[in-house]
Amino acid sequence: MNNYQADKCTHCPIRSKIYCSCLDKDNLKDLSISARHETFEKKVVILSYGKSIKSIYNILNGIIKVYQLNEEGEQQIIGFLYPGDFFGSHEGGNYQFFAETISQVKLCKIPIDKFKMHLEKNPSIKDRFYEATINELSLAREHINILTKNSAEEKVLDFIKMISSRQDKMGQPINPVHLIMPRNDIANYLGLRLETVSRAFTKLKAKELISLNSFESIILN
Amino acid sequence: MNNYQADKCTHCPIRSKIYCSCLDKDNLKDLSISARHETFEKKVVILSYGKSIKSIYNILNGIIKVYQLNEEGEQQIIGFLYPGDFFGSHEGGNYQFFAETISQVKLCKIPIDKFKMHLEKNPSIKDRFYEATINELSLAREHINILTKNSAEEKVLDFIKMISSRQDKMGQPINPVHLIMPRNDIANYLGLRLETVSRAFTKLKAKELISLNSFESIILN
DNA sequence: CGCCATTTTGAAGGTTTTCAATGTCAGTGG
DNA sequence: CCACTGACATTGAAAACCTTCAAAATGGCG
Repeated sequence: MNNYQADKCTHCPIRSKIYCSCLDKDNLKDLSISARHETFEKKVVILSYGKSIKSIYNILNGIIKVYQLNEEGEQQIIGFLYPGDFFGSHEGGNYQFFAETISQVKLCKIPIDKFKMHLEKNPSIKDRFYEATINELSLAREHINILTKNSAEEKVLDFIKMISSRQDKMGQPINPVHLIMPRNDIANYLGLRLETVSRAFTKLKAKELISLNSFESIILN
Repeated sequence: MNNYQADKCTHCPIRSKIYCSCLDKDNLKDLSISARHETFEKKVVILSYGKSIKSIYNILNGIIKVYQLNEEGEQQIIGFLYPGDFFGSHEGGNYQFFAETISQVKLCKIPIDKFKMHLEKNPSIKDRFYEATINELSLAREHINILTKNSAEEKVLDFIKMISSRQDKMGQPINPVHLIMPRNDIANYLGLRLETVSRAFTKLKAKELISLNSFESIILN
């Protein structure tokens, strides 16, 4: 667990597909020296809209919510990040959203200077970030699809399926689905009230479409 | 109105900011020869999800809706395109959505080969497309913000404001707001029924937040 | 003028929200 | 060790809102 070992990136369990996996041996060693592992408690705001970008991040474990503020200053959650997810960059020098821990979170923090240096040496990294943005766009559209579903039950079920298929993409089992975030955050993401989400869970359980054990929900059918 | 005149791109009234404006005089002349102006009637599907990308398009006039199909095969509108908007490309060789005319539409159609040729000669075009994707992402998030508003009235008002501020960005007056698309399309975009949208318009008019003259709606206050 | 597509309006029914109360669980201190 | 506390989740009941189905009104176009 030594954060400063010179080859921690080589043995990294998550190894960002859009960045670190683009680097060769030497650059990876170089990154190992400047990348820092940091641990945050739950409910900590890691980065804020408008602040200048100083670092980019990979999630080692724990979960994070990403949100923006609407005109009324209310929080609108636009996504949840899980281990293996990358965040922090989007051109322009300033963060475009807020990121806040939901659970305790361990991050790999990469200084922006080092990142830019690698970008210059290896322009293909830029292409990977372009692809990552396109992927974010398709996630946003999936979100839009869920938001236009007409019943709360459908929205909640789709939400569980979305998290499940994400676990799948990350090479983890489809079941049980680890939701972790509080009902209120799910409600916010789905454009509903927390009571409605709670009732939807109860109905889905009654219909045996899901079964619940505390903070894991298993999709049946 | 000669579509084949060799300098039509030089005098183009919209001149795509993300593409054509990146080209120098010679390349613009070159583009003039291969770019074609085409007119489509209303309710014509111009491009479909999954089909291979053969051209990219700029809208000269008229409006277009962009949609995807959800799991049930229903149409979900994810945006409306106005004159000056660009569409058609997003890496991967295949279109990622459907585009259908709402009104009669005049397009500038650029063959993908010509586009790729310019891309090779002028790599900065790629950066502009990256920026355009980031812009699309922020539009999608604006859409999400509207969808999570809790009343139909708010959604409709926000929708009108969105179109208005887009007119502003395109250098046109904020009022009157040109909606053009049918209630049903607005309803689809907002996750509502067309009757609900119609009632919301009536209420907003009663509250004097807007005033209506057929297909133009003027925002007051 | 009359047709067709679209929009508006009405009324009933269903869903979500709101407000309030109760239930659950983990952590803390007596 | 157990009661207490605070955070979160569930449930209930009434009110508000949206949807559904149906009918009437509007507007463009032949």
